Parts: sequence; structure tokens; C-alpha cells
Amino acid sequence: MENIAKKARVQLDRDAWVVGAIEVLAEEGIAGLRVEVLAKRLKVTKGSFYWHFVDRRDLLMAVLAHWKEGRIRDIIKQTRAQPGRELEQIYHVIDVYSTSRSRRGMMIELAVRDWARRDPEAGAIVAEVDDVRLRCARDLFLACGVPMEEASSRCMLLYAYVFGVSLMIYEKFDTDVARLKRDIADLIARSHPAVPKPAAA
Amino acid sequence: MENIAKKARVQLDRDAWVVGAIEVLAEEGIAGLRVEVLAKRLKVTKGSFYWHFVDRRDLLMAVLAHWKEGRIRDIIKQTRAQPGRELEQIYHVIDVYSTSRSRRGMMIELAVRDWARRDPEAGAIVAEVDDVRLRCARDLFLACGVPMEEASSRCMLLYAYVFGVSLMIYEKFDTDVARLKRDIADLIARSHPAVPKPAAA
DNA sequence: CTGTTTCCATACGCTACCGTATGCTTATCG
DNA sequence: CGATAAGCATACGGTAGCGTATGGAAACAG
Repeated sequence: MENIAKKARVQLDRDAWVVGAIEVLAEEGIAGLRVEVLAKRLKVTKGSFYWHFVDRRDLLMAVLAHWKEGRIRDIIKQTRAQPGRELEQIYHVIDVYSTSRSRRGMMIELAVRDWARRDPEAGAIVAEVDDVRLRCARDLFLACGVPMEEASSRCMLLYAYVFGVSLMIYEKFDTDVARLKRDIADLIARSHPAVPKPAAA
Repeated sequence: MENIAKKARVQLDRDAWVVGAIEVLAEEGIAGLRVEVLAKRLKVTKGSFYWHFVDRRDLLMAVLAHWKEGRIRDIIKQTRAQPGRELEQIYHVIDVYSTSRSRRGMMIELAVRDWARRDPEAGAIVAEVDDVRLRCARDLFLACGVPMEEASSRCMLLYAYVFGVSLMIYEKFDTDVARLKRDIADLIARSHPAVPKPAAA
């Protein structure tokens, strides 16, 4: 009974603020993430904010921690492949990041990375996430029989591509974007003679 | 005589403001590009600014125009190859963008692209620059004998990579970054049986 | 030398934020 | 039923930045 009643509580906790903050971060960037703006969006005043956080920096650090945990969880999940289907999983990873399907996630990603370019603490978090990402992706290539150094190169190319392509504006360049992305995925993942390319990516 | 004397003039013109603005843009991003901050850096007050520009937006548009012109000039220059040395030129382009040699230029590039994610006018400029870039790079691949569609894929991968890799933080991942970048350049530019890989990139 | 134009400084009002102080409501507990 | 604490609102002082108004210096023309 109390459990049900507790769902009716409208009060905000730290996490609700962080979730809202990531929303704003995605839309406006780190510079647009202001406590009064966020408070207005959550339909409270900043009196509430300064109850849960000591200052704006406190919120930003909480956002970083939240983002990092979510990313690492997602990386583990996306790079876990059934034995023998690792190449398929590589194509899946490329697809997940490079299509507009997870546009929102990419906006957050880019906002955090832009943030990290000027803030050392954000930079440290991104460095950790990148390290996990690269190692997990490299393991996939290694499982495909790709030698160590080539696996490093290919997984680095993979992530650089997915982040980079989301920065570009290329509508005018090629009409068949689907084919383009398919071919690029092949360039990144292909040429493993021991393992044939899967029919379904 | 007047020509020499004119060099002594310390007064600022529009272009001096734009150049300074790009400096700030590279360091602080578009959100940190404020007229009073810029004025302080140029050792004048904003009274000067509002004589040369109607408002902040006016400066931003001038910055975009200046950046676009400079980029397109550079693209033309970087992708002009002597006949038969096009592949060599492709490696050169990758090298120029992906090494820390032009770190400053990349900071500007990333700042403009971040700006373009939220400002339609900046987006239009980036779209134009991307179009020129992609076409020029594609021409290089075409000159190497690469078929049209593959040339499109490879040049897109090229630029996505160089932009994306500058967003990543990978010190911990691989110790031999030089080898990594060389191998990635090969993945992007390689496999043109008709044209052997050049000894010197 | 005097008037005009160019270029910049100074001063002002205004808004958006940050962080603090304090008051008000509601729930919870004894 | 009071008392206490949690959660939020309100009000305040302070800074940074935008754009305007106006004054002043220096160059230049006549």
C-alpha cells in the first residue's frame, strides 16, 4: 500500500534533476545547462535545486557520473556476442551508432565530448568511456580472428567514424545514404577471410 | 611612403575583429564568444565593436563567412595533386587533419561544427564546406581508379574519421599511436590494386 | 584654423544567471 | 496534538553580458 502511494509523490530527487539535466544538455549543450533553466523545465524553482545540490558544478559532476555508468552498461551490452557471431555484432554496433535511430543518444554524446574538450573532469570521464569502448570493440575483432594491431586500428576507425559522421552535413553529396553507410561499414569491418560476411547485419 | 606609414595604424577593422573572434571561438567555443570578452582581448571597449558591427550576430555571420572562405581555399589547395600522385595526396590529406600538427585548425573546426548543430545558418555553411570537401576528396579517389560509389564511401569515411578521432581520448588504449594512425590511413585509402601504395606519404 | 568624419571610451538600462537567506507547507514521529 | 525535518518558494545581492546613447580624440578636408 505504501509502495503504491509512494508513486504518487511528485517531489524530485537528485536523479530526476540529473535526468532533466541530460535532456537540456542534449538540446542546448553544456553552456546552455543552467540551473534556473532546468528548474523551469522541471516546474520548480531553484530553491529546490540548491536543496539537492550544493552548486551547479555538483550537478555537472552527477551528470558525468550518470552518463558514464549508462554508457559503460550499454557498451557491455552492445558488444556481447554469441560465439561465432562476433562479426555480426560489429555490424550491429556500427549500425546502432551511425543511423538516426539513436539520434538523441548521439546528441548527448557530442555534447559531452564538446564539454570534455575544455573541462578536465569531463575529459577524464570520456577517456574512461573511450577506453572501455575501444577494448570491447577490439575484443570483437579479435574474436573474429583479426590480429591484435589490426583489431586496434579497426575499432578505433569504427568509433572515430560513428562520432565523426554525426558531425557532418552531407545531404547534398550522395543520394543513396543507405548504400553509402553500408559500404562504409564494410570498409571498417570487412576483409576477414576466415569469417564470411553475414547476410543479415 | 603612405603605404609604410599606414602600417603604423593601430585601429581595428572588421577583419581584425573576425580574426580575434575565431581565436576565442577555438578556445572557448561559440558560447564563450562574447563581445565584451573579445573587446578586452583586443584591448578596446565594446564601443569599438558596435561601430564595426550592428550586433553580436553580425560578427558571428562574418566569422562563418571568413571560415568558409578559408576552408574552401585550403581544400582546393590540399586536394590538388600532380597527375599520378593522387593516392599520395590522399595520404597527405589524412595526415594533415589527423595529426596534432594542425591542432588549432581542428579546434576551430570542432567549434564550428558544434555551433552548426544548433544554428541553422552555421549548419548551412558547414553543409557547403562538407560538400566541397567530399567532392574534392572523391575526385582524388576517382583519379586513383576507384569506382564512383567506392570513392564516395572512402572519402566520407576519411572525413568522418579525421573529425571523429579528434573527439576521442585514447591515450590509455594504444601506446604506438603513430602505427595506429598509419594503419588506419591504410584502411581508408588502401586496396587500389591498380595503384601501388607510395613509399612516402 | 575650423568643421566633418572616423573610431573608440564611458556610462547607462536591461536581462539572465549564480548562490544565499529565509519563510512556508507537508509529512512524519513521539 | 505539537515538534521536527524534508522539500520547495520567495526574495535578495551580485556578476556578466547585450545593446544604446553620448562624448571625445584624431585625422582629414577645405
